Amino acid sequence: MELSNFQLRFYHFKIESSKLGQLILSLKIQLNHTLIEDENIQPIRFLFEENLLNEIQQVSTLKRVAKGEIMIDIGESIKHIPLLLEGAIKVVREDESGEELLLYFVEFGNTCAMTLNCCLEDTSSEIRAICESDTTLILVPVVYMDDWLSKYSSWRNFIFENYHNRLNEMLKAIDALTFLKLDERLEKYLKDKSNISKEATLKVTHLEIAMDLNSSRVVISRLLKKMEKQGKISLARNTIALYY
Amino acid sequence: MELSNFQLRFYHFKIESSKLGQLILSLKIQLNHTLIEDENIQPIRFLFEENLLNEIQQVSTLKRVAKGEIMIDIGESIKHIPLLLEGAIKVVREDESGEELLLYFVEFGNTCAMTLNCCLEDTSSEIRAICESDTTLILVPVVYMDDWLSKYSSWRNFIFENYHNRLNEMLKAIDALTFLKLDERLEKYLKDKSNISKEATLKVTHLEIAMDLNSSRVVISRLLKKMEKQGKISLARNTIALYY
DNA sequence: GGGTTGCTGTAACTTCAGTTACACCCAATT
DNA sequence: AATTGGGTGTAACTGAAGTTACAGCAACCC
Repeated sequence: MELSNFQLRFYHFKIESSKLGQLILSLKIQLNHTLIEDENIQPIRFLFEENLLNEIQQVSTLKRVAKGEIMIDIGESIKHIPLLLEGAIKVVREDESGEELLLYFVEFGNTCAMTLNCCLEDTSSEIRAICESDTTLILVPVVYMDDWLSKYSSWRNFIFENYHNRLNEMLKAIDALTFLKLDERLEKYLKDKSNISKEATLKVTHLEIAMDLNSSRVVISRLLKKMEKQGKISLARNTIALYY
Repeated sequence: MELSNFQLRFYHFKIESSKLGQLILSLKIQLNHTLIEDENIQPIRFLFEENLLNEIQQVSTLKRVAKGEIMIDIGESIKHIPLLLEGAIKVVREDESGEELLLYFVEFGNTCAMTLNCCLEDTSSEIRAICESDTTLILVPVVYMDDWLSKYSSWRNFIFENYHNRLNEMLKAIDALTFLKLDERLEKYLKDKSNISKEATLKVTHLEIAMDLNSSRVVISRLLKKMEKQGKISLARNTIALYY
């Protein structure tokens, strides 16, 4: 049997299609990766001891991700511990029917404990991580995790600090869901978002807010209008300005 | 100046009153404590390596707590890591105005990661832990935590496993709050409670349920009646029987 | 210019859950 | 036996939030 060039390629592709997921994943990880320069490591010097910093620099890669990109999606498996140098990451939960809820933001010097979970247990991600702003991070291969835990107390502290922070963020999320009404949650959301971006004027649509709060656009528009009438904010297309 | 015996005692007490909190706390910890026998450690043999089991046995104390007792309350500081041998613990969150919400249950072979948090960071408890049934637990003084983390990989696994479980429980709690209606949450609550107690018939009042779900008694009674009409449960005073 | 698309504002309606009020029942106590 | 208190059942009302529907407007593309 003879095959044309195109057919051959297609045939080959078909054989490999079972590995397609892995391929895409590894491509995704390779993409935008560079080695870590001394200057990259500077901002997190205060977190770790010298030896550990050297190890990190040797085994990890640097990655830049643009605002709005999905870093990790639900169901993906994770082989690297992300260490945030610059920017912010939004962590979102989704149910089967596609409804979303913002869980928390991850900021400078932190990692995502939900991700740590996946690394250690080798299960797939329960959450979606989206870049809230342009982001730079260090990716540490998960194999070093356990070794460093026994070797470096600064690493232990870092990991536990992060678990601690994440549990507290989750607790805050539960508090908000349980004890706050939607208008209060909305105010909190706007303040949080403004703190993260360090801007008093947010570039965001009502629909985006509704999705983060697992509400509907109409309801959010209604509440925002009420807040505007109360003089708390001012509204324009794609824009919300906060008055403190 | 001369003081009567009584006055002397009272005077002494006054001087010491600043330490009253500590005193009460340490009394509380001492209460019901006994040394750990070999048989006590048996059920958790599978969790830790031999050397660690020996250390645990030497430095820890055994405690029994009766059903309904509050083990840890909000604002208390914690100096011991609890390790559950028997029974179950209910972990509850409360806001300023006294409204409650059940977060999750802790079962055999686990510890409470929220408590770990407090130990490590030396902050006061964010949650209340109530015994769901008669409970036996081992109390490990928190000072050993860090040492064991570097020495024993089984301890590391145990701690991370627990953080993992707690984060997942919190995630489940958030899912329920966000994506389920009250009737679904109620059904889930009854099933969970039945699983924990291993009984198909629950001894519980509507008011208790309402508090755990941060709802009101009337609403819960309404929904339970609906479930009874649907043939899912049967109701009697202080009693709910589940049909599977 | 005309058409399309996405963002916002508003009205009318529905539904779920919380609130108030009251009646009844059971069990324990006096 | 009478009283008390906690637990349960029900009705009527209220309010918060979700839904549907539609209109106006800005930005962009042919």
